[in-house]
Amino acid sequence: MPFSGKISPLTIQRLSLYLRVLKEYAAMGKVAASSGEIAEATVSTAAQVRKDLSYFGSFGKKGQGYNIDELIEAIEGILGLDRRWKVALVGLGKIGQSLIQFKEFGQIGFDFVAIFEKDPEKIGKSFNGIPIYHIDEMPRVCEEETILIALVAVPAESSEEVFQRVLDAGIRGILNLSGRCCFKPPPHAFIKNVNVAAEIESLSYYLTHF
Amino acid sequence: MPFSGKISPLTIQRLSLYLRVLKEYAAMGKVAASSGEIAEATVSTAAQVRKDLSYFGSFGKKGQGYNIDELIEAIEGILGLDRRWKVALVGLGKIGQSLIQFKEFGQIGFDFVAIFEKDPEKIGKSFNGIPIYHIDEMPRVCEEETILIALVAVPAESSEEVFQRVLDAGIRGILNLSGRCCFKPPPHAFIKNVNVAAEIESLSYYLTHF
DNA sequence: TTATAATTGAGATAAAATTCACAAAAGCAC
DNA sequence: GTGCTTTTGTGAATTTTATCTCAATTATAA
Ligand SMILES: NC(=O)c1ccc[n+]([C@@H]2O[C@H](COP(=O)([O-])OP(=O)(O)OC[C@H]3O[C@@H](n4cnc5c(N)ncnc54)[C@H](O)[C@@H]3O)[C@@H](O)[C@H]2O)c1
Ligand SMILES: NC(=O)c1ccc[n+]([C@@H]2O[C@H](COP(=O)([O-])OP(=O)(O)OC[C@H]3O[C@@H](n4cnc5c(N)ncnc54)[C@H](O)[C@@H]3O)[C@@H](O)[C@H]2O)c1
Repeated sequence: MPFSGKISPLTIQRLSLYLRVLKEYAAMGKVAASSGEIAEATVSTAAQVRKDLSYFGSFGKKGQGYNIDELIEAIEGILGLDRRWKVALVGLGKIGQSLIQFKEFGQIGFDFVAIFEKDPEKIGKSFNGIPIYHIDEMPRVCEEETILIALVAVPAESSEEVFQRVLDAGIRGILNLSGRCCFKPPPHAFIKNVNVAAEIESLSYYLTHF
Repeated sequence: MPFSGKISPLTIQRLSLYLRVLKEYAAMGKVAASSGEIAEATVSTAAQVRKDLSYFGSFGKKGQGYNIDELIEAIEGILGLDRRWKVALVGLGKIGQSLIQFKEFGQIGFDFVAIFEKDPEKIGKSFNGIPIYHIDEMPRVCEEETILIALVAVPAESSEEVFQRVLDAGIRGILNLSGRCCFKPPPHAFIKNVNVAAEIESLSYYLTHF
């Protein structure tokens, strides 16, 4: 990958959005798009789109904009989406079940290959064709399957312990849906928190004051 | 509310986190906490915590930190959580069902009072005691019930149309789980996007490059 | 071939967010 | 009461992020 230096996480998030609209454009048969169009579609600005892309290279043609297929390929390369990733789910509760059935993960290159639980009722069975293991088996299974990413959807009370076990199993990327957003990963690992409760509290703030 | 001027959305998000740890502290019987403790627990810094709070007033005592009960009350006031909010769900699919059953919304002051669907199989019944209406009834029901916040969990294809209908029904705060993050609300309305697909793509980036 | 229009890429500038640094409390011990 | 320790609140400095501007490039049409 021909780039160096620290890139803002905000840039990375926006690249995901750009990629989404570019794929829609491609599906519509569109061949080129300008930074202005991409910005319009992602509630951003043309300058922001160009700046974000410029950290990684020059992908456009002056006067013409960006070739959509080329830019999709470039962004997929940047984001590491030019491959498939094996993913584990930890905690097959209500939210875990809906995540497993969520089609888009597969479409963007992420495959669930293992579910980890502590409930003896669930262990040994499978859900949507994916085997359910005891959480104690995580180190073995993750190594055998080379799983590097886990979605954690256990109750907040268990999450601290589960994060530690997940890291001990060799997982380096955690998508945390447990509601507990206060875990600091070691330097070689990464965590992304998704917290609908906090989001709805923000809405409350804006409705109260504006 | 004794404050004015524009507050960063990042500050608002962090206030939610501070509130969470403060409530935990309160449940543990703790009486006071310093900015350093709160920072430690929320993966922030002491200066950041103090700065965030200082936009809204002085809630601490020099040398002593913050009284936990007082600070909880202050933050709840700031975020508009010193009341209950009625909330609608639009789209009772897999993710919608798990959101309805998600206990924490009730604990922090948000009550689901209506579900809107377009599937005739579901309409007229109820889920978890909450009535399911046809989406055409949204304007009437939202007015009668004074619902101002909606969680949108319909498929991405329908989301554009649904956003418009939700706004037309008088909703002013949208928590969008549809995966389509490109909707620009009118000035009097607010949207918060939650997108697990984009989050997992960020993880891919970090695992690829670090 | 030459003007015309569109749009990129990037340096300069501006704005926003975070961190620093320290005087001003506030409690505590003696 | 005096001195010591802790920790806030905040202006200033710094760092980060976003926006602005415009020369350079490309296609197109006259
Ligand atoms: N349901 C939602 O819509 C929703 C939304 C946002 C966040 N969340 C959060 O997601 C988490 C799970 O929510 P849910 O509604 O799916 O709860 P749930 O109780 O339905 O499911 C939790 C699952 O985790 C398993 N589990 C518990 N401890 C475990 C451990 N140590 N190791 C492995 N598995 C373990 C349980 O056996 C259970 O199957 C909660 O923290 C909740 O705050 C849920
Ligand atoms: N399942 C997940 O874990 C998950 C995670 C993240 C995001 N999402 C997103 O959430 C959305 C819903 O996902 P899901 O898995 O629940 O899908 P789903 O198909 O199970 O449910 C969608 C529901 O929305 C209803 N619906 C469709 N159009 C409607 C309309 N115009 N008005 C009212 N209701 C309508 C359908 O009848 C259905 O009940 C998708 O866009 C998906 O990308 C899902």
